[in-house]
Amino acid sequence: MSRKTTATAAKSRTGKGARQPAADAAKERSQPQFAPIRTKRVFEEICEQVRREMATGSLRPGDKLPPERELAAKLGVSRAAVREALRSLEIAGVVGLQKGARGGAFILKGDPDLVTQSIRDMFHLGRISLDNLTEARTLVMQLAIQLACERIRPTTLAALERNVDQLSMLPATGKASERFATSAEFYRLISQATDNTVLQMIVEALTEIVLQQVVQANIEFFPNLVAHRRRLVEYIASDRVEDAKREMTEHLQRLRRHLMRAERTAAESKSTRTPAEATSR
Amino acid sequence: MSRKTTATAAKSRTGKGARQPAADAAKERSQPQFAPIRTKRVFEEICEQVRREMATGSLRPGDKLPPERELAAKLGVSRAAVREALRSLEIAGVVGLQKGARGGAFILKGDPDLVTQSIRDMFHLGRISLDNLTEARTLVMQLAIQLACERIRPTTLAALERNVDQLSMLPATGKASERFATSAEFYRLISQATDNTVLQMIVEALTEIVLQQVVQANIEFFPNLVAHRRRLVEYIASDRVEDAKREMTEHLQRLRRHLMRAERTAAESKSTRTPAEATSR
DNA sequence: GTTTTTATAATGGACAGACCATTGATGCAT
DNA sequence: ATGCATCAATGGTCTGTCCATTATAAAAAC
Repeated sequence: MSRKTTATAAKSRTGKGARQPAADAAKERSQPQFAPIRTKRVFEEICEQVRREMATGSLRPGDKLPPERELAAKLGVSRAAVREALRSLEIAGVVGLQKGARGGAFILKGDPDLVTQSIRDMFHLGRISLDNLTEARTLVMQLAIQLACERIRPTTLAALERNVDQLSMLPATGKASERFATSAEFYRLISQATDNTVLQMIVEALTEIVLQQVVQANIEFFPNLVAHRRRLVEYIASDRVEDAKREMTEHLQRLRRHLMRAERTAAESKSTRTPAEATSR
Repeated sequence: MSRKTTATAAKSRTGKGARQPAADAAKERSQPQFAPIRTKRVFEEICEQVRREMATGSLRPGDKLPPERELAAKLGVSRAAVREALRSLEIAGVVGLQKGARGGAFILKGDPDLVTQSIRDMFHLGRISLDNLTEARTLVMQLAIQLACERIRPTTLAALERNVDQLSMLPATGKASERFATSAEFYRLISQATDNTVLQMIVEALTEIVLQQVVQANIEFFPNLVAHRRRLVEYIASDRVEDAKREMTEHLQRLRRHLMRAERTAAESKSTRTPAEATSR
């Protein structure tokens, strides 16, 4: 806890930086270090406590945290602070909140989408370049293909073939969103074949972000996309690792060039922008 | 906005599921779909608005959002709701909050640590196995080594050599945390040499989590670790890609076996555990 | 005139107390 | 048994208040 714990004495404990009686002053004097200017906020400390119990195994998926009110009382903080902490953990995919009687905060197993989300954010905010993103995707897919060749199972292989069939019948209607979904599924199946959840998540993240760009850039449909995918699946099926890697890499590099060109032209067209200080509409 | 916007009419707008006058009822009748049972919470809608403006480029790093009070008024919601939204965005690394006059919520460039954080959470919560984690690390490092061989610059190479020197003088004192830091730095330098931020983040994430496990498992110090690293750096310096990849892979696989063995013995010792319903201490 | 000090206002951080909506359980009536 | 009404637990939200921190402006000191 490290806080007062007296629960009723929840007054005047916000800043803790100045005007403190004896105990705290002594505690601060015992650390002549200068480093941590950063005053931790209440909700952060709560989050850390939960994460600690998670790492040591005291808290496991399915466990329930005490209700907000109770937790607030136990920690000697306001319910709002507890809520902000729970909000953080929820956003982090660590807990899920359920309303109603018998509701509460339950420990989850984490959320793979978060990896995608955070990488996407960094991409949108300019910390990650399209060039780096597509390159990384090309490289990671080489790994995925390699493992997939070794480990793919008949059912997944069949699903891949079905997926390509589905794609082959799609261009007639020509919906971009459907192509998106089908392609995403294709890569997801390959990543599943690797039998490695970490690789799956990485592939998923990179694929989704790049594909989103493909849709936005309105890239013309590759006429030989179906043929490419068929070859790829065939190579995987017959365990021709090097052929499969080459097929995949060539395709992704071609897509990469397309995207980079699209980005260049897009940058040229809208060279100006509204100045912002956004009040959100 | 999609909400009332009248700002003063912030009453009775919590549930929105029942007891709505005319306009909303008509809007709902126009969508005979059944899907979205999930009633979105206020703060989620606020987050989405911000993210939308981010993706379209209306909000860019450095821009400032309106102060909490103003934002609450504009959106016709309470300040607490706005705070929860900002909290979410802050946790997501999208905004940073600054106190004081001229403070506020500023758009950031995202936080690479989030990738590490989310993967770590999933690992701790059992969604990712140590086996998958170490395998992925082995594979990804192959990519990193490959790119590093091609792209490393003299300064980074020198830093790598210095890092190994530092490591060679460390075992005398024998602090585990220092070994951790030095090793983490070693891998960070290699990943930096790839000149690919995405790969950097992935390597950083996997390395940190695995290294943390190494510390906890109290693995005995590899007596030939320094020799291994020297060889590796030498291979990178002389662009012997295959040798470097082999050197790296062999080391990581050996470490992997050690960790897996440690995990097995740890599981055997503590087969029981406290039943939880954790009240956090 | 310049520097230092002191107020002031803006803004995030935290708290208290309240009300509503949802949900599961419990008991009553059919 | 089945269905319905009631109730209590719990998250979601609102309102209002106060505190701590910070930059800027005003005032005082030099």
